[in-house]
Amino acid sequence: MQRTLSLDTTLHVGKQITVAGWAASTRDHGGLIFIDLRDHAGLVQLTVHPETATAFEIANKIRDEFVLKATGTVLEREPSLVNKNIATGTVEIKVEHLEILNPSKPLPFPIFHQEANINEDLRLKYRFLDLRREKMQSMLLKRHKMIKFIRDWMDAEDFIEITTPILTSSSPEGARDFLVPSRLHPGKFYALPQAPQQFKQLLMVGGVPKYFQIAPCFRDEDPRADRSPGEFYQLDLEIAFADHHDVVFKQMEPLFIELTEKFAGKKVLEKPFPRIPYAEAMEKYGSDRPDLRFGMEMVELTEELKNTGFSVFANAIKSGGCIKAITLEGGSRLTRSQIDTLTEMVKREGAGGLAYIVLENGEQKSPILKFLSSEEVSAIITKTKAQDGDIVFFGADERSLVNKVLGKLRDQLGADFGLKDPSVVAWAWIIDFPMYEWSDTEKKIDFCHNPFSMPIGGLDALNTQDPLTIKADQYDIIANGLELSSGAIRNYNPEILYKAFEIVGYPKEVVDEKFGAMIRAFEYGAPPHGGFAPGIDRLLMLLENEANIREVIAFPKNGSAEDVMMEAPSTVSEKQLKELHIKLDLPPKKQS
RNA sequence: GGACCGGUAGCUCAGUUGGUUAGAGCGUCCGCCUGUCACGCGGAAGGUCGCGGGUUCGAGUCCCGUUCGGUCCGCCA
Repeated sequence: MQRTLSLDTTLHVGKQITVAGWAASTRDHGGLIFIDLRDHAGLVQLTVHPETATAFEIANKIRDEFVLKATGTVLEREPSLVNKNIATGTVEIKVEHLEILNPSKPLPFPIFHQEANINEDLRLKYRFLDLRREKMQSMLLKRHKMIKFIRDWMDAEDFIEITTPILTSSSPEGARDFLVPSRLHPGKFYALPQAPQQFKQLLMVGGVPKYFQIAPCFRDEDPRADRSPGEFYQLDLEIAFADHHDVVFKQMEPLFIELTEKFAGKKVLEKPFPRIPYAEAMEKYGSDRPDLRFGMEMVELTEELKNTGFSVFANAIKSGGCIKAITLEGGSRLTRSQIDTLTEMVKREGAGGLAYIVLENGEQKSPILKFLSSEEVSAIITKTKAQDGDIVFFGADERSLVNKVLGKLRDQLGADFGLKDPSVVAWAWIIDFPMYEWSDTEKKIDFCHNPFSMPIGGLDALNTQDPLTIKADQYDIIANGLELSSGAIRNYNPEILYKAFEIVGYPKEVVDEKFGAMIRAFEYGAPPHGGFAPGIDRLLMLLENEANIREVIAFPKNGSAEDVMMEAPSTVSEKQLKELHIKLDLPPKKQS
C-alpha cells in the first residue's frame, strides 16, 4: 500500500511535488543532508544537496520534530539504496525548495524511535507529543473505527442515539458525584451523571423503543488499571418491552461477536455466551468476572477432609469454613521460590499460608503430607483429578476468603503460565445476582448492585422471602477477566420499587424525593424494559490487549485524577467563588 | 484511608559488602564528513542521586520520616 504525505497524495517518479510533515530524523553528511519526513501516514526520505544553496542552509538548521514544507522531484532510488523498512523506500525526494514552517524545542522524551518505557506522568504532561507516536496514532484510529462500527451496528438494529444531560442532579446511590455549583441557584449543585440511568429509563416511558448513546460518565472514585480516573465512556443502551434478560442477550450478543471477530480479528471462545450464575462463578472461580480462557476450577474438599488431623484444615472446618483446591497442570516444575512468591501473594489477600501437594514420578511431595492420612491424600487426588506432574494448591478458611484467595491465585497462575490466549475472547454473562447483601460497614441490609433491578419473583418475593435470598434479574457481561458492564431488567413498577427501597431502610418519602421523576413516570404506564452499558474504553482495551485503560484514551487523567497537561483540577478566582457563594474551608495540610 | 513497588543527567538506565572527582547509551551544543536511512567520527556542556532528618571517620548505597508516581485493597449500580 502506497503511503501518503499531507500536501500531496502520490509519489510519482519524475514528478515535482510538495510535501509537509515533521522531521523524524536528519542525517548530515557534510556535503549531503538526508531528512526523514513523517506525517500520520508514513515516512519519506528527502535529500538536500549543496547545489540548492538556500535549501541546504535551511536543512543544516533542522532538528527532530521541526515542521517542514519541501518541494522537490521524486526520484527512483538505485537498487542498492532501497530501504525495505519503509513503504516509500524505493523513492526519495530531491529537494529544491525547503521551508521551516515551525521549529521545535528539543524533545522532553524521544517520541519517534522509542523503545524504552517513558515515565507516564511525563507522557501525559506532553500528551500532544506522545500522540505523535505510531502506537498512539493507531489507537486513536482504532477507537474511532470501533465507535463507528458500534454506531453503525446499533443503527442497523433500529436503536436510536439520544444525548442526555451532562448537568443533572446528584443521586444518593452508587459512586461519589462530581458536583457543579449553580450560579443561578445559590447553594444548589448540579451533578455530572455517573451514567444516564434515569434518563434512559425515562426514554423508555417516553415511548422510545430502543435507545443507545456513546455516553460520557463521571464518577469521583479512585482509579485502577482498568478504571479510568473520573470519566469514561459507555455504550449505554436500553430496550423497551425487554421483560427478561434473554431479550437483551439475544439482541446484543451478535454485536460483541462481530466486534471480536470482524473488528478485532479474534476468536470467540464459546457461542452463544455461557451464562453463569453469580454463586457458581464465586464457587468455581472465586470471582464474578473470571477469565474463562482457561479452566483450573476450584474443587471443594471439605467433606473429604472433615475428619482430618491436620490442624489448619480441621480448624477451618470447625469454625464453619471450607477447604477448596485448584490444580495447575504441569505445576510440579514450580520452583520453591516461585511457590514462595505465590504464598506471599495469598498472604496479602488474607490467607494464613498456601498449602500444596506436588505429584511427581508417581509420588506426592508436600510439607503437609505428614499431617494427612493416605486415604485423605487419595481422596484429594481423586476429587481434584490431579495427574502426575501437577501441583494442587489448597485454601482453608472462611468460605468467601477461600474463594477470593484461590480466585486470585488462579488468575495469577493463568497469567504466569501463559494460559490466557491473547487471540481469544471468552465472553460470558454472569446472572442471578443477589438483590441485597449485608453491609458490614453500615450494619444493615443494602442493595448488592443496582437498586433499580427487578427482583426475581417481583413483589411476592420481596414480601415473603428473606431479602438475602432474593435474586435480581441483573447480569454482567464479562470477557477475559474484565467486567464490561452491569445491566438489568428494570423494576418499572412503583409499588415494587417502593418495597425494594423499604427493605434497605428508605421510606417512601425519601424515594419520592430522590427518584421523583422516575417514580412519577412509572405511574403513567411504563413498559417493561432492560439494558446495560458496556464500557467503551474497556472494550477497546480488551480487543487491543492493552493492560492499562489510559493507553486507549486520548487525554486521560493520571492516577490522582489530575490532568497534568491542562493542570486540572485547579484553583479558581475569588470572584468566581463569590459569584457562586462558595467559601472554602480546607484542612491545614491541603492549603497551599 | 491502607498495603506493596519505584524516584540517580533532558530521556532510558547502571552504580559491587558504605570508600577518591557518580557513569553509559540516546538527546543537546561545537567541529569533520556526498549515499545515509535510529548514518559515522572527534570534542564539550549537562547531577541538590525526589525532599528532610539520623547512623557513620565517610551515605546514591543503611535507618526513620515525608513527598511524588504506579499497582492492588477499600471504594466503584
